[in-house]
Amino acid sequence: MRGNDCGLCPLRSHAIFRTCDSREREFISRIKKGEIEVAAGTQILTEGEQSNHLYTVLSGWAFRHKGTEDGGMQILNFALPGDLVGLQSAVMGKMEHSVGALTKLKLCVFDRRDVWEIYTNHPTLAFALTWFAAREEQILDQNLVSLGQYTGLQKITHLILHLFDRAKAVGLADNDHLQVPLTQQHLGQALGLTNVHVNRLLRILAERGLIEVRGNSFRILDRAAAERLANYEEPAKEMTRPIL
Amino acid sequence: MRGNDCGLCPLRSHAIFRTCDSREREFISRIKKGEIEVAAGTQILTEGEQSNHLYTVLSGWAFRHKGTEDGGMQILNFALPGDLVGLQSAVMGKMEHSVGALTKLKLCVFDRRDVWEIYTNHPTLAFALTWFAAREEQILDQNLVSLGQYTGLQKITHLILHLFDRAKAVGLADNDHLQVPLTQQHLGQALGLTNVHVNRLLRILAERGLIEVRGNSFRILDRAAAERLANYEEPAKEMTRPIL
DNA sequence: CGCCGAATTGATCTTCCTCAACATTGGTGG
DNA sequence: CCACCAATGTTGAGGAAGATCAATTCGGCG
Repeated sequence: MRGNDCGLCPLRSHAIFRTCDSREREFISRIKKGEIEVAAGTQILTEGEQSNHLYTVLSGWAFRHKGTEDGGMQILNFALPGDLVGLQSAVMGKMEHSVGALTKLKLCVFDRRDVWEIYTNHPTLAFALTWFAAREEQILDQNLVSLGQYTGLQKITHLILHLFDRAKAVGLADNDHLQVPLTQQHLGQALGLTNVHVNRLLRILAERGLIEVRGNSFRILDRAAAERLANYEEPAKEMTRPIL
Repeated sequence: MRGNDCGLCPLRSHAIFRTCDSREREFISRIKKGEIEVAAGTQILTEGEQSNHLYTVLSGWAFRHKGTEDGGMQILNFALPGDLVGLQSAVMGKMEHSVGALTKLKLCVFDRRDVWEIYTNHPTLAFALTWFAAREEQILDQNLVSLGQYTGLQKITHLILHLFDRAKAVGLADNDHLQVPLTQQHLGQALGLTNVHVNRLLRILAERGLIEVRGNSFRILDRAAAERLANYEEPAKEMTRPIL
């Protein structure tokens, strides 16, 4: 486990993340409980439980999900480096969803009981917490449009472009290629489609020369056509975003 | 337009809303820009625009939605008395969704530029803003599960129970009956179903003696069976919730 | 080599959509 | 008060997207 000096945090070197002054960095370092590393497949947070921790993803991919009675599950969203998970339970008391590790994960650990001090002493960070929640809401809104209004082909294309852009923003994708730790089953669980159908749709996307998925990698073959198909627009480059 | 003394706000007399101390109430009264009333059908906030206002719904029903290329729209969520709309744009800068009035609406108006002062001087209220965002996220999560995993019958049942419970929490529903300003088309747009299909599903629900929808009113005929069908659980009674 | 999870393919079935007609309702102006 | 109109709701027939069930096949990996 490394030291707690957030000034050394490799994430903060990314231009996309907002720099914060020494007072804030010192405060974060103080309330940071350490770093942990968990294996792929680990359940970090569990629906129904009350977690005392929240985490910033330092490296790796995680996913938020909810189970259904019949053993199925819906993937709600993904978490990439820089994203914060567990805020909902810190604010509302109980987890209404689970968070799992898609890959080996490095996490920065915070304690729920320190959240209040953020609000009393660090308005900029408090605002950042609201920002995180609002951003999650935006993504969920878009997902809802996708699940409610799009065809299967559009849903898959939309999800892939979305993940691609988020990954690229934190330096995980090059121009048209991305390593993603997702199975076709995962795509299906995120989109409300069966793995069988996902497989057939991916074939169509490849045949049409839009996107190629092989094993654990996406390749965007014709970005413009894909965007048109999925009614997707590349998000404006964020100025900077907060990080905890 | 009434005066700005939030101590007189009829909403705050509901037991469900958290009381706040005089300092906070005075502050809210100060940043409150007044009350407005808009007719049913009015678009309060519009996708793509940058709004300078956020609103607390004092009375009436509103809905958040996003349009699609082909003229369709997805309803993302509804807003009832006590709910806050426009927070996303206050935090992120631009509206990524629209908000419309389902009924005549009374709104309490706030200015986006006063939000920062909430964070610097009123940690309790700042926390409340994060709470609002986190609660919206919870609802969206549940909606995603519904759209992704449930059958049409389950989706409709789930939505009706959800709306019923939210309305009841603010005193708008009696034991099994609720006046709702929704057309079958609205239900379809919230669930990603056509109005034709919604109509048929509602018929089935009535035939099975679960829920009866006539004109603008829902009647829950067999709550237990409906909950079982939709995999829905009545939310624990909230202690109190914030209000702005 | 052999095993296991994931991917792939085919055949069939269900849910929901589309298109189209018609009925009902509530509101508005004569 | 009635006649008309537009919006909403209702019903039918046929089609398409996606689910289900069931085999294979592929790709690492011990």
